[in-house]
Amino acid sequence: MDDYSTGFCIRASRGGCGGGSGGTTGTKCGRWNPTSEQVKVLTELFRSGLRTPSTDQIQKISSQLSFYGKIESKNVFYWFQNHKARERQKRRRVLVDEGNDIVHLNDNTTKLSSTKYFAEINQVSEPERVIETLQLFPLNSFNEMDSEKLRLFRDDCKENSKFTYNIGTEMDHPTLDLRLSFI
Amino acid sequence: MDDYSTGFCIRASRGGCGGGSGGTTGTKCGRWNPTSEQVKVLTELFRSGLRTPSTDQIQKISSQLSFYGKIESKNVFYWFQNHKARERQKRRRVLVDEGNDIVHLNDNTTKLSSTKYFAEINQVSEPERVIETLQLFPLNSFNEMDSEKLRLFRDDCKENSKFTYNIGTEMDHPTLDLRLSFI
DNA sequence: AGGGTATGAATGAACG
DNA sequence: CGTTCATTCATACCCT
Repeated sequence: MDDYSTGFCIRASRGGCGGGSGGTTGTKCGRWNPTSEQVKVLTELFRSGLRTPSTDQIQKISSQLSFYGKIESKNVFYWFQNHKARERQKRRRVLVDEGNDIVHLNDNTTKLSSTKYFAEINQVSEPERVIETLQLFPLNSFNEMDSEKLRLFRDDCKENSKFTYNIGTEMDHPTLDLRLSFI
Repeated sequence: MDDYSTGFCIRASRGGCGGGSGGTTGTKCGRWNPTSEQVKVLTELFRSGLRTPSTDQIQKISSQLSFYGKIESKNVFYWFQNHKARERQKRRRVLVDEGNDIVHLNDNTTKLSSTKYFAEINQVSEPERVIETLQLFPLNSFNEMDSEKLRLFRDDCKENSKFTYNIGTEMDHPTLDLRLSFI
């Protein structure tokens, strides 16, 4: 019952803790459902500095992880793609949010009400250390570091003036121009 | 961890129920709970045609809405993602429900079919007119190594499968040397 | 008191 | 690589 020819079927691992909400978690089998061990290993690899594994690396990782459950090379490939992209996205967003904090306590209610955000932002500093234990393979897959850093600096400080926040001037009611002038 | 949250705690979801631990009591800190004003503005924006705000737009919206309460960029991002997805989902369900007139498989171009619903759910037929006041992203190119790799993996997954994997690497037990010796 | 629903959040897969 | 789509998990809220 668990297994179909297509593989990928049913694994109750994920919902387990939360009460499985509908216990029959498996239901649609279509996409890879990584086991916690697989995620753990992948995360560890990522944390060790691996960001864009080469084809060979992907194959080997996939091979190893297949011990824990069904997995294909493309899953590993996608996992790294997504993880990398989302970490960046997260970092970008957090940075901006952090900047926005200062903006909106400009008025007389100087409250500094948003200091709470700063508590967990320490994660944004990516440990860019690249593993050097990876001696068996050409290291050129890590060249992307440079372009990455450059792109991060591409940070536009454009501050278009076509929209004007009048936040600072009058915050008692935010004006909220629903005519979308601010976007 | 790769937890997205910056202002909220909590985790304990899919992969690791082990690490979830306490705090699952969402009551105090958990997920973003938008105020009615925030929802109102977001809905208005959506109704005005905004479906996929750019990063800049997300930031600006978030900044504006922060007047009404705690909010982060990612909340705005998720809100639009979910709202759009669920609108589509709903429409698709309705179509399947009584969409006997057209049996075609391509459902994402539903705009020409099922004109009957326009009257009832005028929202779903909302034109895509978005106030485009900012379009300033130069498109940058990058290597198409990724898609190439992916193609490789697609081939790989249907061809060799399980056999090729454990040839070079002993698979008796995974060894799982997190010191990355195996990659 | 619990079950159903709406919805925030996450992530695998894929596109451009 | 950034962005988008589809699906699922988790939870707040409401209903009976």
